[in-house]
Amino acid sequence: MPRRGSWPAPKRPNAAARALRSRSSRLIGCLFSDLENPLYTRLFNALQDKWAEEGFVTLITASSEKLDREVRAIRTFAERGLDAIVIAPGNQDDPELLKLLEDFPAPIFIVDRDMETEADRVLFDHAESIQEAVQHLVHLGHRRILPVFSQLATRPGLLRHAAFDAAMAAAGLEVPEKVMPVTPNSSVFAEVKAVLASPDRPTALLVQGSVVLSSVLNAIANAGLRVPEDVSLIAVGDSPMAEEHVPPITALRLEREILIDRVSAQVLGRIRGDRGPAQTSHIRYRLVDRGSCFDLR
Amino acid sequence: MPRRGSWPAPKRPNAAARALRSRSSRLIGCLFSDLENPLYTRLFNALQDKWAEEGFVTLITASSEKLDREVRAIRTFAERGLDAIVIAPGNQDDPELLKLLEDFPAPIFIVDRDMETEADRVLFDHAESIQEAVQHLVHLGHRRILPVFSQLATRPGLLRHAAFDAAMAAAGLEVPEKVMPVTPNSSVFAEVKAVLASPDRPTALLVQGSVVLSSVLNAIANAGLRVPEDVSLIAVGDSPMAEEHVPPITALRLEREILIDRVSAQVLGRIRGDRGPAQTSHIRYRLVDRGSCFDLR
DNA sequence: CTGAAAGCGCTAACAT
DNA sequence: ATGTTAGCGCTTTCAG
Repeated sequence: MPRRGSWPAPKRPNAAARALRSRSSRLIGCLFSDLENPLYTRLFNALQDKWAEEGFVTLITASSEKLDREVRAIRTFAERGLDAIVIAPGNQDDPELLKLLEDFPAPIFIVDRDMETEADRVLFDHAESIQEAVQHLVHLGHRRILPVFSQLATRPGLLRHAAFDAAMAAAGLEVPEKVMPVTPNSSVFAEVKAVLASPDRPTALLVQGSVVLSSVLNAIANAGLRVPEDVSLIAVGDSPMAEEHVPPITALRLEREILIDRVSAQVLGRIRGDRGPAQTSHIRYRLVDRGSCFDLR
Repeated sequence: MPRRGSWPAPKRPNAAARALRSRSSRLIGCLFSDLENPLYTRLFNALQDKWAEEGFVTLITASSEKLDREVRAIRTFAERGLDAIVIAPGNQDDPELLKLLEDFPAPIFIVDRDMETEADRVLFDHAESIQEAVQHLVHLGHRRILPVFSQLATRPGLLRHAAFDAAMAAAGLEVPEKVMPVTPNSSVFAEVKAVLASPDRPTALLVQGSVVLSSVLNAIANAGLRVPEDVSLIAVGDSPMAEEHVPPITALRLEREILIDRVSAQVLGRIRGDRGPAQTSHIRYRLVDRGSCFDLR
């Protein structure tokens, strides 16, 4: 009997039986290094919404960069028969992890990591965007620019440091000898405050991460300096923090909507049976000028 | 053939078949109003870890307080045959949601919401902790204290406002006529800055939420005032922001470890077959004095 | 095209 | 104790 009328379908098919017979759990997993990163949180929320419309439940595990958590998560995903996974792990080179992915029995989608495995992926244009940010500052007359980037050995940090050095060299400028030690336990506040106290202090900072940004803003205020008159600032990765600060902070903002659409569509396609070769695509950052960079000319 | 040796057990039982036969999905769901709240994020991470050891996979859905998302999430949880759910929804009185919970086919654990339904729950002692915070300030000589609390109609906001009014009355002090409009879209920065410009400005603020705290700190600095000399501050709910700020911010910190242990143990107990009546327990906040309250005496 | 039957891979109940 | 069998509720397949 086909159901008529539009009463809320009382039919609740049993998910386990369905999964067993159809060999599809209708589960999609995400493994992200960090749930505090607003980009990942937003990506997860958006994917969960989109995939819910298609009848999928989306899981998430945050590894806090810990290898063992990442390994366990992938194992669990495999054992549970997930239909696909989206990963941005904190360890992009670990052989055990790579082996697990090699053997993974469902499509894998990699978000902004350089990993030696056959899988679809999106890569963010860190090199181009950092270059643009440096050029922006150089054009405004800045010569002492300090990068405050993650030191993690994954794609974003590696590429940003390399791109920064290249852009500075191209502009004939010196890369500051001291690199900010941005790790989970370091006191960015103290480091930045110390740097700002020196006579040849940087006139501009490139700051990655909203938590770090908040420490940096705090350090600047604490040193009695002002944004942008005394210190110019570009946030690497946009956030509510950068947007809502007074004054608002110029930021490199990832084209998040494009990322979301691409990940959700491509993963669904793979689940539905796309068998083509692994796809790699790129997502850009846009420099959103909010006036936090001072014109020194 | 019993497996010998200690090769990593290649036996990967099929989760769907197991779930079908045993009538247990080994899935536990969380429904929280908000993933930006560090308390929920930590709770989720901790629960996921603990329950993973017992073979359960923990799902999370963040509703952003939206009723329709909460309804959909509960429906999904029911359809997927989750073994238990932990909820802290943004809507604690909605009849549709309550009906869904009434009919929910697995144990429910409620985190700090007043909901008319038979379920285990933990409640946080907002009343006592706000009273303690107000008394702390009053003892230091403060008379004009401004609360910056959430306006949401759920337990934490409701109780805090009531407790604040009661504590001020008990101290013979006036409750400020203007209440800070703390909603997702309000500009806490502008509101707080305006209040701080008035001649009879508050000498102390009680601030709930790490995002709001960051706006408030920004507003204070922007107004040319200092913590704690010009404005005293107590963070309602601890966070890395409060802890790591310079100066560090005195905070009401929830006894998180107790919360985590209690939720994880109680839920596991229910899944394992505990049939006793619904349990209600309470979790305290501790006032962590970090020196952000000035002694006016 | 519509309807009946087989069977996915486990675990729980039952028989030895 | 240990081994065997039935069947969880779907979807897919095969027959009519």
